[in-house]
Amino acid sequence: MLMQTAIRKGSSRQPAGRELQITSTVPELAGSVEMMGATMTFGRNGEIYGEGEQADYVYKVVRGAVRTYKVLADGRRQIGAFYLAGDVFGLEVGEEHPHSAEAVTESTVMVVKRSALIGLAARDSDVARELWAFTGRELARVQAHVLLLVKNAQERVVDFLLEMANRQPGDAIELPMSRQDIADYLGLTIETVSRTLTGLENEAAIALPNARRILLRNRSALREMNA
Amino acid sequence: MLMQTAIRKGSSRQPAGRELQITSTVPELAGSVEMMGATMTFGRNGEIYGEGEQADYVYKVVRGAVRTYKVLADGRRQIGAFYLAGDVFGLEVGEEHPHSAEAVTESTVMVVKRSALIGLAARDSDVARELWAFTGRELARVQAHVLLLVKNAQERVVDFLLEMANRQPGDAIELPMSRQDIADYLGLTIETVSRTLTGLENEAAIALPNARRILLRNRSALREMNA
DNA sequence: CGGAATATTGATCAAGATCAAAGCGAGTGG
DNA sequence: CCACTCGCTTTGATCTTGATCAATATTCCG
Repeated sequence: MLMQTAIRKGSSRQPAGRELQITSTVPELAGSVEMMGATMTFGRNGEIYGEGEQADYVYKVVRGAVRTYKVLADGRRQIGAFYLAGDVFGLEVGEEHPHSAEAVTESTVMVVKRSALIGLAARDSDVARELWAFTGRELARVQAHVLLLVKNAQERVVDFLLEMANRQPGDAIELPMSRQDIADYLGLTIETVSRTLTGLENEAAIALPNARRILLRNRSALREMNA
Repeated sequence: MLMQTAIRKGSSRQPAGRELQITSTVPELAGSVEMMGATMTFGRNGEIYGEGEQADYVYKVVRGAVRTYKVLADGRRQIGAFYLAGDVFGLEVGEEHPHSAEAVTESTVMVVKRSALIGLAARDSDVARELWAFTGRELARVQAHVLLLVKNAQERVVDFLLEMANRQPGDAIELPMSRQDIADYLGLTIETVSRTLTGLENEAAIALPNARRILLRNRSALREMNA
């Protein structure tokens, strides 16, 4: 049942345009953790970290978009999440990254040492609580992903659109990712994603000015068809 | 590792035979948390907690098996996990339970107040770390569930069998749950689960002495077909 | 025993995958 | 400035997997 991207072809595989520049900033992990971090920029499809690598750093998207994914034994790719500006990713409880992470578009991320956070948490229970809460939100997100994957194609696509819409203001969605990325996130093929979007456009639920831009024309209708 | 004979509640059947009796024990949450807990016994299909309820207690299965699940808008049920003897469940980061929990068979669980754990964690960073680690393991489990749900029927069933086999010694699996439970966990129908098991038996990969007992005849063949 | 719940098996259907062919759009070089 | 190309997306035709509908078998208990 080959569906998702069978082979990660190296096509436009940018040499992971990694560009590091030290910056001093004071962002927050997820609400209350102050940290200093370096900033790095990755080109489109640049690898941020690989599955199984030591999880020594925690990341925050400053600009752009990041996807985490796993490649299954048969070569298919399953995307676990998309992270947009402001989102933290790569913070693991264990010692290594269970997924790989790549920049979807050219992206800037802030980096902080995991050990620094863990050290803080050992002394400050508020920080410890913050780390736990972060993992709890990831857990809730993945649980929602499970529910998505047992729905039919239209429901999955609508779920995805509503999720993306909730993460940016307005009724227009500017998609940083390709149809293949969407398909690999939803467990569908690009053809099914494309046909479903066309169908929604025909039902006047959305408009597709171009492939990367989607306008929600009737959000409540969308909410209903997502069951 | 968890011996404490609960005075049993009589047979008890359906109506969520909830019966509480205080016991003094010293089990551990997941490695290092000492806690005192009361013991409760639930009849088959007895409700332990409902989705959306306050998550004031944390549970540990002493005997039996527990399932957590959500009911989708269209009435379908998605099982999130099965917890067997020794497993902790119901520990949430947030204030309420995102799933419902029921006893699969008559089960005894130990209960401890969540607030007690959180209170401990505020003073003892090892406990805090333990709570975080627990949620991290749940996260890993749900991530594995996502990967399972994008596989084909045979792969899902084999995944399930290997998972269950790894949780009990030997090559015989004693299933506490029905075909419907398995189907709702795997995102399949009971017919597909049944046919797939029959198929595996015909291929001599497993044996089915009866519906609730499965023998793994060829574990490496199973591992291969699960891709 | 008898009856209800659970499981298996069979026949058919449909959603979505696969295979195949255009269409589109942005960047490149003549 | 235009034509060409490359990668991405859409559309079409067909096939396959697992769902659905239906009947039979088995198990569990009262």
